[in-house]
Amino acid sequence: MADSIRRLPSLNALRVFEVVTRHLNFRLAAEELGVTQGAVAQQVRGLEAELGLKLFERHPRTLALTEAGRSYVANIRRAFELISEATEMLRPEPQHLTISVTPTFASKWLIPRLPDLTASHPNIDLRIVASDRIFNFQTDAVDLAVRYGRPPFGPGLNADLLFEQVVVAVGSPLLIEKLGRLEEGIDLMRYPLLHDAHNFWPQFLDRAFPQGALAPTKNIRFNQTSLAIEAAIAGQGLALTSLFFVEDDLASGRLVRLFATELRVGSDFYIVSPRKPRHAGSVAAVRAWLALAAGQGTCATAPTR
Amino acid sequence: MADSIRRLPSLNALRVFEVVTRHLNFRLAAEELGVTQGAVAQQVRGLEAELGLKLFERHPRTLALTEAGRSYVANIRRAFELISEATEMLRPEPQHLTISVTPTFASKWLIPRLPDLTASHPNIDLRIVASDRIFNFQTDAVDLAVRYGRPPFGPGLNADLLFEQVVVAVGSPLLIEKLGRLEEGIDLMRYPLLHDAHNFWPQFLDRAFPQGALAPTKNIRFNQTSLAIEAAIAGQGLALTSLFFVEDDLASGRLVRLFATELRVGSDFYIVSPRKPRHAGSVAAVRAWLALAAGQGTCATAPTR
DNA sequence: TGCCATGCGATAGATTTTCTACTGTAAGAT
DNA sequence: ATCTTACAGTAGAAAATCTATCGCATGGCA
Repeated sequence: MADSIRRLPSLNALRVFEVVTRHLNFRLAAEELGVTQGAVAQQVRGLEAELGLKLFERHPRTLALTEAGRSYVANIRRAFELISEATEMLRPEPQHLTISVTPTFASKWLIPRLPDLTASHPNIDLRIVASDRIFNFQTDAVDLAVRYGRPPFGPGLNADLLFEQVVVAVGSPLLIEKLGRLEEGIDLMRYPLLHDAHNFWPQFLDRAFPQGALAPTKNIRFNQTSLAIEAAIAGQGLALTSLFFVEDDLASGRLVRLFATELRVGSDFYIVSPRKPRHAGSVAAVRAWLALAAGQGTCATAPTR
Repeated sequence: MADSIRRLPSLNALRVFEVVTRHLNFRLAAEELGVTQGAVAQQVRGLEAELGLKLFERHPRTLALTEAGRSYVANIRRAFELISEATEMLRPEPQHLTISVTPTFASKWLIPRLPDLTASHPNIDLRIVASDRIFNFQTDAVDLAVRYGRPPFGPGLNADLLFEQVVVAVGSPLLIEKLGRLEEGIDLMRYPLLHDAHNFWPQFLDRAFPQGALAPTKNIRFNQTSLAIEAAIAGQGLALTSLFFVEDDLASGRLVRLFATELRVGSDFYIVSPRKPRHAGSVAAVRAWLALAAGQGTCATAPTR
């Protein structure tokens, strides 16, 4: 048995062979497989050499199966069908998972990365609830949440740090070019400030300009951080936001940081889920995906009591 | 169908998985597969990630199959058995090949290397005819011969030089230590000479001692060179033989060369086979093996007419 | 309790396999 | 004669696989 298994030909070549027998044309087989004709020719040639016999007769503009190739592929096809069917039987039914997040987290971080999440977990049907309201795991049927704050988040809940909130000031490079660089507190008078519900500006400015800064003359207020960020990108003013939410915008140059100043206020973003989740598999999978996508690999576990 | 086939998991990982299920131990599976434990762990981990489920429970010092893994491997094993059996059915029947050689070539060169030949060509059933008689390719059903002589060997035959005969004198280091070194022709009187059917000694001594050597007082005669070689190894005297036949004995120290003198008599060893062999594949394969094993890689072709 | 053995996890780098882009050849079609 | 189709073959690039090593957890033994 072990000997029998060990003498398997190249399985990759067998796979190519089976596809070619259906098309009797290397170019079409290559298209199905998503490789070049040369790669297909190479694999078939290698298999013929390995087996020591010809599987195809090469005719001008077409291929014909040899008798050996014909009898062989019947069994090879059956084997691959077995594998395919066995693999299909492993796939569980689509699992549902409801995830509650803040609107800013949804729009600035999760949704841009959603294709990766759905590709990684095609069998998980996601429902994303993006609201400032705190949803209840039991009554609102939420399986997983990304919460802003500090642990503990409630009894019977696990909370792992997703990312630390580091508040920074950002603005559009076009706006800075138009209104000039910010070097001193007085320069702030030239800029509108974009406010969200956090109201971190006073504390931030105290830190950025310890010797004092003049209060800006123009302020625009939003109820969500993501709206302030979009306005900053549109050149409407300067916004304060968590560094994590604007990594993409900073990388692409839509936004630049104004100061090196960073503000930490002791509240961060956590992955929160019940100790005994209804859908343990998908919850664990999405937790892991979140952690990985946030760049941490392993979550620091904060026990909640 | 095409979609079904295209969604195959990594076939290499499946192969590793199947082996691990038989051992429930990565190290033992690695041994069977001829790779490291790390490679096995990597493949299994990749498969579990690809399938999105655990195939094994890891316990200290052992593995257990999950229920999913158990049901999966039954089908996977069947698929691989299908492939293996289909591949076996492709292999032609063992091919027969009769090779005619001299007894000395058989015993001093071919038989020590036989394991390598059979391992390289497990589907060739060898019949080795070792005799001083010249066998006929047609009437004696010989497919291949290693002949001593010079071309041409007959009509309708191909002959390629296998190795040149370089006659040297050899003896056992123990005998030399006992009877003293040979510096002059007179020293020969102390040694018995071992003779074979070639009777090269007179010519060899003329070349080794142009000023003359005294005839030894003791001579032992054999009808085959290999017997003379064995007697030399046993310390019965000095033998003349082709350098090619005693390479192994010289390397191991069972024999040493007495003089730097070498005699070439214009007859060498050739691979000889019919132009139209009955078993062209196996004849070509063994010819190639002989040439490679003799260290030439490519044979110098001597046309026979 | 300390030490050793066993056995999987993980990773950076090495090696092998697979693939690509390209050229060549042969045949068919116009 | 020219163009199209289709496989053959190859050098080099890219991807997959493997290796050697270290780490961690557990069990066994003196």
